[in-house]
Amino acid sequence: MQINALDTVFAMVQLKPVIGCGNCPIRHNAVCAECDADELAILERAKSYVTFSAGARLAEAGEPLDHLSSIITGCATMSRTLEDGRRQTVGLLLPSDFIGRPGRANSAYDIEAVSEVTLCRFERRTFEDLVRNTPHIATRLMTMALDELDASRDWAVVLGRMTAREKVVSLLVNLARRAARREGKTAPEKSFTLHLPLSREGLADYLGLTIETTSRQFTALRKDGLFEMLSNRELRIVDFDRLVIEAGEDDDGGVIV
Amino acid sequence: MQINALDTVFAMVQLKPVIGCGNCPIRHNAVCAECDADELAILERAKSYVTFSAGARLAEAGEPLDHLSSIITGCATMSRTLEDGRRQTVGLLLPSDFIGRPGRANSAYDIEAVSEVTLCRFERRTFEDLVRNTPHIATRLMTMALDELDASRDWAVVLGRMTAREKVVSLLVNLARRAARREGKTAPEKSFTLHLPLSREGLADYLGLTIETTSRQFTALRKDGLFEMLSNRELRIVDFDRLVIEAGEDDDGGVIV
DNA sequence: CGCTTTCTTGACTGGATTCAAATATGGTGG
DNA sequence: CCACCATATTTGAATCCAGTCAAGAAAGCG
Repeated sequence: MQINALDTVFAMVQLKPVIGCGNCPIRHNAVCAECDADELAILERAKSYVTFSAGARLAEAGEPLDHLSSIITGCATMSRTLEDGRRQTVGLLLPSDFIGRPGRANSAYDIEAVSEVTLCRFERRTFEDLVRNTPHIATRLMTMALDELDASRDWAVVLGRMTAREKVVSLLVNLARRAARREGKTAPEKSFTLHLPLSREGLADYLGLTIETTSRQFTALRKDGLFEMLSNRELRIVDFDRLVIEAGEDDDGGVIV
Repeated sequence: MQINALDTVFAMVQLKPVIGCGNCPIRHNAVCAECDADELAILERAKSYVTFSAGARLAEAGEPLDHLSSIITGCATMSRTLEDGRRQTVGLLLPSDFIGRPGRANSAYDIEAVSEVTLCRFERRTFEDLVRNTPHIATRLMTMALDELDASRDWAVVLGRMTAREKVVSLLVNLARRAARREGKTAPEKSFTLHLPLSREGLADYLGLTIETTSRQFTALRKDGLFEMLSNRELRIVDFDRLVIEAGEDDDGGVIV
């Protein structure tokens, strides 16, 4: 599977920009969030939409990446695979997340669509000009980069010091918080349904665990009453507070202070 | 030790700005790297110097951090400690590295001086104004944040997927590359002396390992002829290329593409 | 409905941790 | 300058958590 992914079809469907930035679902969270009407008009002219099917490679580590994009819908992973096949996912990309780095021509990681993904994208040069000439894009990009940096460091604590059980719970807590935020809530409810965007293998690659260990932890957590499994990808969290406690992080609730 | 660190004296020695920005050792690498003479003049008026002795806490996770700083000399760690004492270091701060985040009043991590540290610092408000009004600072800060983000994600691969041996070697390779860059070289020589800024405990906290495992790996690597130990903190690397191979990362040489 | 893929479970192994003790190091005062 | 002490580091032995290998169960898809 890991090997065969190389043969993945680079399925791609070009789309005309059918929605205006004003109606864009990620309007208030993406790199354009701080833009005013005039700035949006400029983006409107420069942007294009593209859709990749699940499994497609959006970028490959070390290879040129000549568009910078925001995810509008769908989910992708950012990962690196070592020569012997060990893979570590370093980011889960969801709507409003940004792909690529201004000022760098090559991708540092593999980026793969794990579901159908639609991007709002700009040619590298065009976007770099936008960053230079549009202060609201530059500041927003900076904020997003710093947020990602904090998230990445927080995840390092999970990878470096947590047990398999704590790792799984930490990921569930993170996914729940991101889902809640996408729905405009401050925090998840006490009880709710959580959709897992990744397979067990995808989760394992994110957690620095094997599939088997990840699966065993799911079973254990279910037996311990932390959630019910409606399906392999759908959990019913019983008591979110208990989950947070199990995560073991001396966490402030994920709220940015 | 971990507990007693709480009693650490917040030793601090105020210094007048004795060096001009033009002569500053981190002039071309720090957040001010892109500034022109006029901009430096503004920084010159706003900056102040402060020195902390080894062991001092420069910041505490969750607590206010009301200065933003650049490290001029010395070394500090950025870490988080879980309630039960497990600690993970998420960053090693060396000369020209930046401490703090514009737009956030509280530190996300503990920051501790591991040697005597001298900072060039600005009051939060002052610096935030500088970022807003000085494009060269904003762009440099962005570049630094993105570099740190890549470094943090690269480290996640090490924490999540590497063996104890590979972790130790990866850290040595990183330290060697940073040292070489500080000396203006592109890459380390084949053979050279490497100073370890951290104790075995400090290294272990960075690697997500115990002191014992870290120590055992040092012994094994020494026996395997990868380096000689001139002292506990001083290694003589025999063949850097071999070290890079042992690190196992499909690494491009750490050069930013 | 049958096939493939994904997920779960079991048994065993092994690398890193834990607990414990010995040794080395570095700083300090005599 | 050296002896001494506290601290840091190394080493040893036993344990345990997660990995590996293998097989069975469930889910998804044509």
